[in-house]
Amino acid sequence: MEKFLTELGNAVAKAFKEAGYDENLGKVTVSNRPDLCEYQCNGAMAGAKIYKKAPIAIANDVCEILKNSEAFSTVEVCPPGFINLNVNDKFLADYISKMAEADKLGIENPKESKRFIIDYGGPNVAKPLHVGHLRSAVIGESIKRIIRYMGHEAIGDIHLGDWGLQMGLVIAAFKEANPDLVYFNDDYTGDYPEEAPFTVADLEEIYPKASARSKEDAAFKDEAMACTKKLQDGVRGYRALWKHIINVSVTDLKKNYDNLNVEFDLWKGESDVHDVIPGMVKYLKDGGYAYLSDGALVVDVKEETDTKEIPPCMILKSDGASLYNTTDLATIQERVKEYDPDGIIYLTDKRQELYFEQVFRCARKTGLVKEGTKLVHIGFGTVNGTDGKPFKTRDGGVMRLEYLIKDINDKMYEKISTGREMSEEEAKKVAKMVALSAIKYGDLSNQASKDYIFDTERFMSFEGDTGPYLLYTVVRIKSILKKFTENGGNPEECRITSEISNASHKNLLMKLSAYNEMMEGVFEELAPHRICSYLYDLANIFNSFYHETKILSEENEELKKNYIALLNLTLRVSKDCMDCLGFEAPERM
RNA sequence: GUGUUCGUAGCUCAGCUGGAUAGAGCAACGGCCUUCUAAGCCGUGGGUCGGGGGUUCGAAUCCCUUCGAGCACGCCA
Repeated sequence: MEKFLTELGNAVAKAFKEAGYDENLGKVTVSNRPDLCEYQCNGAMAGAKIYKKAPIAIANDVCEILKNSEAFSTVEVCPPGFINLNVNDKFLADYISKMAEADKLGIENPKESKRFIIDYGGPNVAKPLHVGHLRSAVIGESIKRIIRYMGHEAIGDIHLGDWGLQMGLVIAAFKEANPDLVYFNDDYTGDYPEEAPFTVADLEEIYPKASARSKEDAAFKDEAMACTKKLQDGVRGYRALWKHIINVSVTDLKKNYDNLNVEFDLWKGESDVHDVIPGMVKYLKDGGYAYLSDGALVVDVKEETDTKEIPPCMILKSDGASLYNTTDLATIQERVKEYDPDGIIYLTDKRQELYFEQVFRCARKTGLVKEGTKLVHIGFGTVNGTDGKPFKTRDGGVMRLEYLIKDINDKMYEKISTGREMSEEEAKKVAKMVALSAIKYGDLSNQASKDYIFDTERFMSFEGDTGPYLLYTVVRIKSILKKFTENGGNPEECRITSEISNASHKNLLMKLSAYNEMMEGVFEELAPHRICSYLYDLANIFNSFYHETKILSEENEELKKNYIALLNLTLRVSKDCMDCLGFEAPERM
């Protein structure tokens, strides 16, 4: 379905053309002066220079023709040359009516569906998730959903950190405490136990201790490195133990991501490309791309247009060991081979921007990806506490994501269960849904690239620009529709008519008419925060309408059905927005 | 040092790729519930868009400069 602004623009463009001007000047935008008009066109001012004519004269020429257009109820010229437009009620209502009937609320499927891999999450096994993992998960999940909603294919890959020294540290520490286990017996040839010899809780204790110790105890660090080497060389017992670590960890991670309504299609990790690294390195060498510099193998990625010095992309360390870059490049190669994606989107901390620029350039230059393949890095800012500094626990430690979520769930439960008639079970379920909206909306409503302040109290508030407020609005709509159904009506049979009863009614229609345009912009820019602001506007406009309009007690049956259809459409739009953000509204709250 | 992001109301943030009088929310103040969820709605006050220059009919937005903050800059991830 054509975008509403484009339809209006077409009418204006036609008038420009008929008046003898360039039709491209006829672009229409939503008015920034709602007190003067609903839509505006500024093309006359842009045209003044081209035609060496006063903008107001051009505007007047266009205006004369435009007055006959069925799209607008009034057309006015304002100095120095604004063309102020009010849309015709029927024209608007007809558009909304078509939108309600259209597939996917008027959003067209792309001519050709593209395939994207979204690399987000990025947790390390054996290490609990902390607040820093929140953004990657929440934003990545939203982007995945947006891409799918727009009719493309999105494959979410968690990209586990399951390979480096961290694994060696855990194994070394575990070995020291349990030296007699079969895993460490090199002569053992039988099967290894299926049950892991430790729990998540054990792992969570082992890792930080081992990590801290390695910084002081050189011998221990050497041992950890030896363990890493043995693991990477494929020593059976070490591999078996490592698999236990992965399994135990992944089970726990799944639970945590489930709580956030975040779901990955692939649970691949750095380890998955270990075996293909030598081949890739050889490819880079044979192609003449990689050379030795200070003992390390690097690929130059400088470009002439650079305003800054871009260091070469390092492929192997001077001791021949692989590093982050190596696994990422190998992962790109594998992804291309297995999925042939049109694009790969990475979500990490924005501090890795330069790093990804290097990797992307390297991948393009060396032909690891095809020419047109999009490689995008979405760098996000830091989650800060209310003091403006990186989020910490009271005692200054790293805040575990699990505790943070639990804390918000509990507080929300308390809020919901007081003064409301609801079973404990329902209250818990509702609290969880509302809490999730608070967390996700709090995060997503900020631009991804910016740091933001995680203010639990503010995010959980039912007032203002928050997730709970949006949920509340949707619940209101649901409640009315439910009553309508209970009284024998069927919302699905109600249709939008061309009657518009007041200004807030029209405002609501205008906001709804901008839906497909908004979503397309969100997809182009991969900017979920724009959905947030649209949704918030929509909720405000709806609430205004709601207060001005009696719906169920409306005596004119036809008008009432018109209202119900409008509510139903507002609900559908809100639901789809929320779904793209990754949360949903309960039936009541 | 080089590069990069940013600086908008007391606080937290928008500002759609240059338009008319810079917008929300919180906080403050004043109204609106026998009526579909008042967890709501309506209204008031609050700003030299860090400073200075420039381009333009027109700048928070583009360019330069300056001050201030964050971040990154070859063997970490």
